[in-house]
Amino acid sequence: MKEDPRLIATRETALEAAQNILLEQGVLSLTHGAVSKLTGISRSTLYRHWPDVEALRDATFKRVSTPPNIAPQTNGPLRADLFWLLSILMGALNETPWGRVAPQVIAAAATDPDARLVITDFMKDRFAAVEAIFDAAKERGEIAPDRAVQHLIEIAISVPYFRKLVLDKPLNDDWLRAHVDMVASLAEQ
Amino acid sequence: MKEDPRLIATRETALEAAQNILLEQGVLSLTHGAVSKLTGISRSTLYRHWPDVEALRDATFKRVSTPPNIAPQTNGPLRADLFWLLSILMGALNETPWGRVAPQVIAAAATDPDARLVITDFMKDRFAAVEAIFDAAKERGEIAPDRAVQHLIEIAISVPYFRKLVLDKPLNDDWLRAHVDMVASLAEQ
DNA sequence: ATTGCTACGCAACAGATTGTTGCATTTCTT
DNA sequence: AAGAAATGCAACAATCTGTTGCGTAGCAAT
Repeated sequence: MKEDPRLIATRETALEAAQNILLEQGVLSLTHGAVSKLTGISRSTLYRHWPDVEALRDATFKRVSTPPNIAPQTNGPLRADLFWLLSILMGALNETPWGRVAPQVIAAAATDPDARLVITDFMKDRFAAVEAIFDAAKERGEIAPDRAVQHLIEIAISVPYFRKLVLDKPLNDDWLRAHVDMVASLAEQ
Repeated sequence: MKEDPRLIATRETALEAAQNILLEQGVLSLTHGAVSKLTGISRSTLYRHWPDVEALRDATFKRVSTPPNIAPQTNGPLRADLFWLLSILMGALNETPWGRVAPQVIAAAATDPDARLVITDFMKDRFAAVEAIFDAAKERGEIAPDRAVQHLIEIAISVPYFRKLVLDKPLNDDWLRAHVDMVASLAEQ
């Protein structure tokens, strides 16, 4: 009843290679053939694991995206919490493959529901983390309890991600501090 | 010395078809063969125009993106100008192919300098338009003349584009009004 | 350790696709 | 009307995707 260790081994090595291909050459080059060449795993085996390219792409997307499931720090003050969280998120974007793969998944999401789901899940997770921070700030009385925060959350998340993923501009601490300052000052109004 | 009308005709019909393919089936399906099937233009001719798939993709990207070169309305008040401009931009995103193609170009930009350039140009244009609006607001004395607006511009642009292109959420007038309100209130601080 | 099951690699295969080329035809320009 | 140039066609090699059958090797359970 246990899972055959060969299955696991093949899956792991294949997907890791797939991830690298995705990073270095883009979605268009992510094929069974390419993975086979890179790993030595035979094409037929790869096809048995993922019946077509779309399945292979989806599996790779999913593997790369796996949300760290951030448990945000909510001790306050608001600015500190936000800065901390966004630092983590942006750090992940800079230091893990996800930063370079995300645009590919976003593009795929236009025609591929599985890819869309990966993005949606990912973003939902981020939004929830920021929301938790705002909620905590409300509890502490830092911001008005009836302050509508949906839009603030959207700003907090969208701007840095857009800056990195679309504009391809750097995200250093100074910039991030200024950004957090904007969001917090809106919240405190 | 005049350009052969056949060249123009082929180029136009081909790229229009290419654009549709890009829209409906994604970058992966945008090939000389697909365009040929859709237009009746022979593959050899297409290859003479664009020597490989990358060239074809780039040409399609460029064609679809062509920035309308927005001349923003700067009569004031700030909120009205911003709302007007963003309405136009978001309308374009909803009603033209660009809204659905942009993610594909963004993804391609990761590995393709030409695609990167398309995005950069496009965004530069948008940033400039918003900047003009802020400058006019300064001249009218609506906001402090020494107010640093770079970050505000970034927020104004990033959030709606991110919402549409990445989150795939609707951009109606109510949402946009709330967004403009945020940005303007930051500017007025 | 033996038995049965299952994953793997190999090789061959069909079909589709990319990109190239030579030649005839058509259509522009001057 | 004549030369230049673009197109269409057809054939082509090379590659790629996806499938299949078969032999081998590794795993689990008794």
